[in-house]
Amino acid sequence: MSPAATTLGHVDVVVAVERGNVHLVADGGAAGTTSRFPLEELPERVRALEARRPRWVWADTGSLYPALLQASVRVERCHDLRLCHAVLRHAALSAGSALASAPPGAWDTSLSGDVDHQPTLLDGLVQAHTAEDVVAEHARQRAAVDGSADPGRLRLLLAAESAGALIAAEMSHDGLPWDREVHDRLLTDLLGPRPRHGSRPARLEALAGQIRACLDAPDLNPDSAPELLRALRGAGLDVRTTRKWELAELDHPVVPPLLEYKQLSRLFSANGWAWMDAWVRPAAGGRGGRFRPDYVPGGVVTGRWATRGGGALQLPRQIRAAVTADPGWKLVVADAAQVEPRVLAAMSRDGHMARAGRGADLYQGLVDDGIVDTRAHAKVAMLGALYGATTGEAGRLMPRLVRAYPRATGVVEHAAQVGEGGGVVSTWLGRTSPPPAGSWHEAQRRASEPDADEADRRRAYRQARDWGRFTRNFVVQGTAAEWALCWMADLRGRLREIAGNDPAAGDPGTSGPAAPGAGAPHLVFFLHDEVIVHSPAHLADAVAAAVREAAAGAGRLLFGDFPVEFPLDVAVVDNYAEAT
DNA sequence: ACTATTGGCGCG
DNA sequence: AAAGCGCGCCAATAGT
Repeated sequence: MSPAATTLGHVDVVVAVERGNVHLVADGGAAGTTSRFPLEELPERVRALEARRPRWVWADTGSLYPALLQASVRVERCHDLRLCHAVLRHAALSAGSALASAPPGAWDTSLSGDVDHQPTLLDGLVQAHTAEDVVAEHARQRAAVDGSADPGRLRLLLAAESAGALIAAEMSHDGLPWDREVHDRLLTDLLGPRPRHGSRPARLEALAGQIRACLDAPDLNPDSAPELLRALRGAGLDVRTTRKWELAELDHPVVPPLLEYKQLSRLFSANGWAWMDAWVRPAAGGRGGRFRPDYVPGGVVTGRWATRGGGALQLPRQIRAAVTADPGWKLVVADAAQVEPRVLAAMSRDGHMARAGRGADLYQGLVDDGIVDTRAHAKVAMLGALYGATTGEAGRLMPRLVRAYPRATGVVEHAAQVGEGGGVVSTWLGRTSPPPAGSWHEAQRRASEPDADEADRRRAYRQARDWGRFTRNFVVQGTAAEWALCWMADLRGRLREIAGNDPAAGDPGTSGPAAPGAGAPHLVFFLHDEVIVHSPAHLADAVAAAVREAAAGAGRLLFGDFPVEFPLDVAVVDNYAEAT
């Protein structure tokens, strides 16, 4: 490896694209140097400088990094100004900053990504930011963090957010290994052969026929909720909706074919052949398919990722067998158990609840501690506490949870109260919830007027409670998202090390694995509390160990030596379906 | 003919 | 069971 003398240490290199030229400003421009060159040279320049391990500061990872990846250039670290601006703009910790009080500007517009075009260097031009803009925004962000109430937390949050942006772009680039033949076989087994364009598969057509016969409705389109509801009621069934759990209650011959129709019709329309054609492409090397969704880091208010196109966060279990490792490769599938209750225990410093989570199963821990009698009750009660359930089983079990874990339940209870009052709450690292809309305040104001009627008061009360449940969940879901980002970022670093130490993985050099397909393990999927790494078979065990170490590392990074554990289910498999 | 909303359901 | 959080996507329907 390179000796310290040849690294830039913690130097920032600012990248700005202006009218077809790239401006590089090292170290914020103060003592640093500026260089300017044509856009086409960017990949080679980055590759050369990356050997010195700088932190790349740029406007938007999603519009710049894909072009670097196309040129087989990867970077270790970055600072994504657009994502970080969004965090700092709303964070309570940086509320006093110039950044937070400035009027909305170009850094506040969320870029609408183009779903299906190959990234080019021209994408960098989409950002209407001059080099001066970029340098100035970087300075504003540094000032906001340095002057904040807790610079350490914000720095960690921004670093995690930025690392996530790199990972998202890399995962889209590398793709999730997808076997079209397996997918087609699954579909054909369940639905019959692929139908001609526009018609129903044989199995769905047969079920539709049965449904029509059972309901004596020869022209019924079972895809139409209003028609179906009318037909059901016409057959003497007292149903309010056509939802499957309501239908499942009925004792009528139409129920089995109807439920099967709904499930298969969903599979056909959401993840059928059309989906495969739209979203599964051949791998770069030519062998095997790749599913390339568009991940949107920070796309959810709580800090979770969203996706755009392909429905990557909703891959049904039915077709997960199509996620298949390449020959000679394995999938390392890791699932973190009960992350939300665990982060709640840690952020509230609730030692009792953390102790209940000492084993692999926190819910069983609640049973063993005598809080509730069954694991099912433990899960219902815990989710009820995180989501704000008031009725039913969860509501009945709540007092026991409150008695056993006053600190943990106190944190979510407090978050709910703040939300009901129209306030904002923050995650462990400082991401702050959005304030309620103007219409929310209007409803509250209306209800407090002397001439407000019962409907006004009920509406205001309901909206207040709704917002309280949102803020209650925000602190937990958002902190869990932070843990997951740190987990992935830590894992990414470990994977780069594993690749660097493996002769068979080629020479990744200091700029990391240029083409992971060539032999380096790489992240291919992320789903809130679950990751998949595609790894050469001989490295899979090392990867599995790295995934566990990364989980523990993320726990320490966020919560120091507070004794909270983040156990994982890890499986080394040939296809995703084998993992669960 | 177009876009926006709704009902429903997949995932965590 | 479907109450209680966060999403994206589809077909059908309502609105223009």
